[in-house]
Amino acid sequence: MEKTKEKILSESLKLFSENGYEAVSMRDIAGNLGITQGALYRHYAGKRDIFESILRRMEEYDREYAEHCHLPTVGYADAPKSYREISRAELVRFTIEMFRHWTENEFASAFRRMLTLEQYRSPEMGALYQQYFGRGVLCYLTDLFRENGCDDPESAALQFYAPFYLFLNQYDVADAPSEYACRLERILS
Amino acid sequence: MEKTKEKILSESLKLFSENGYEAVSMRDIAGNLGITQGALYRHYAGKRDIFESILRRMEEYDREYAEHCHLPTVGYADAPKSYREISRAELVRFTIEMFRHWTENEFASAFRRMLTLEQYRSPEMGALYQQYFGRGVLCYLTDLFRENGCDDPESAALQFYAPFYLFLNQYDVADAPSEYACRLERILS
DNA sequence: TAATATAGTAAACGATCGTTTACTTTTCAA
DNA sequence: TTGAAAAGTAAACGATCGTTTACTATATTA
Repeated sequence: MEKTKEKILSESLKLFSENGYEAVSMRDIAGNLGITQGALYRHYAGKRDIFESILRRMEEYDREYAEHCHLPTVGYADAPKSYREISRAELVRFTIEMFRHWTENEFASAFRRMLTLEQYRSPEMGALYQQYFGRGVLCYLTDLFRENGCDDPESAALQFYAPFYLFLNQYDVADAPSEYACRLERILS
Repeated sequence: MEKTKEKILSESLKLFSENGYEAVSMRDIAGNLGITQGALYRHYAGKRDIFESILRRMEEYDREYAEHCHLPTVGYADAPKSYREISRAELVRFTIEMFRHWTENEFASAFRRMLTLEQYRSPEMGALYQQYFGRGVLCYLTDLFRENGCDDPESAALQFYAPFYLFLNQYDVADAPSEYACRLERILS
């Protein structure tokens, strides 16, 4: 069963995203999967290996997703340099698509919450969180607005991204989460 | 030395805000204070008691701070019902003051980061995080904008608060954190 | 100053941690 | 059909966890 390795990854991510890495034990992971702890080591070298596999998996997903959509990849670092070609409407459409991705996609959503809980534990995790959800996005948008001849690109990027960032958190506790993408689109347009 | 009890509280909060509650051991706390673990139990019943004392302390701080400023208290729950009397300029001034509080005040800033790391672990912590930094603030501002005759009070509250919320996180990793209060004021005005 | 709380130390408790070992079951190609 | 690789179990390893105990040092006060 090659399925088990995948189940371990997604179940671990689920637990990490709720309680944080340190608060989750190998017994928790194994127990939730209905197997014993020893079985975990047939698929991963240890707890740390599971965690790092999650990071690598998200990186893959992000790269594949970006290639498929012809859009900037993780943290918007490899964004196309042709900023001018993106209209406001296109930017909004792309942004809504990213919002749906980080909220509706189970893996991406759990990964985002996990990174939120790990961001202060080490410089590496802090940098990764900022790349995905902080400065990385802000810097990309600032460049984009600057290239489009905006007077105050920094403020424009902030005004554009801040609602996105707040809604990511609000989505997790929302009564009607499905409405948030529409509300965001209305605000950005 | 009554000082020790206070040192335990602030050192614990510092560690909790960096690593999360579960990842911090009593040995860590004692070690960073230069005392042994047993000494901690002369001041607190246990690890849980330290954590809950931090929550109570923040509640006290918040209530005192609100009384002193004649402003709404924790989560803006006990806000004065006379929304109309607050002008935009006053609202901005108050908001900047709150921003400085949650970033520059050492206890409040660490508490905010701690709550960020604990928000998904239990419904109680989730509710507390939302009260301080999520729906609690958004609901208060929505009511305020509605009473002021705003067409779309929900969007207005979102547009107003979202930069605040994003800057709280950006402040922690900023090269020049002192500029953020001014940048926020410029954006809100 | 002597009596007495108070604050701190050192060591140990049982429980749980991540991990390893020895062994059994299952899968699947030769 | 058979035999080896892969996947799983049960139990134990040493380390660390929160907490307790027995004892010592330090203030405070009558």
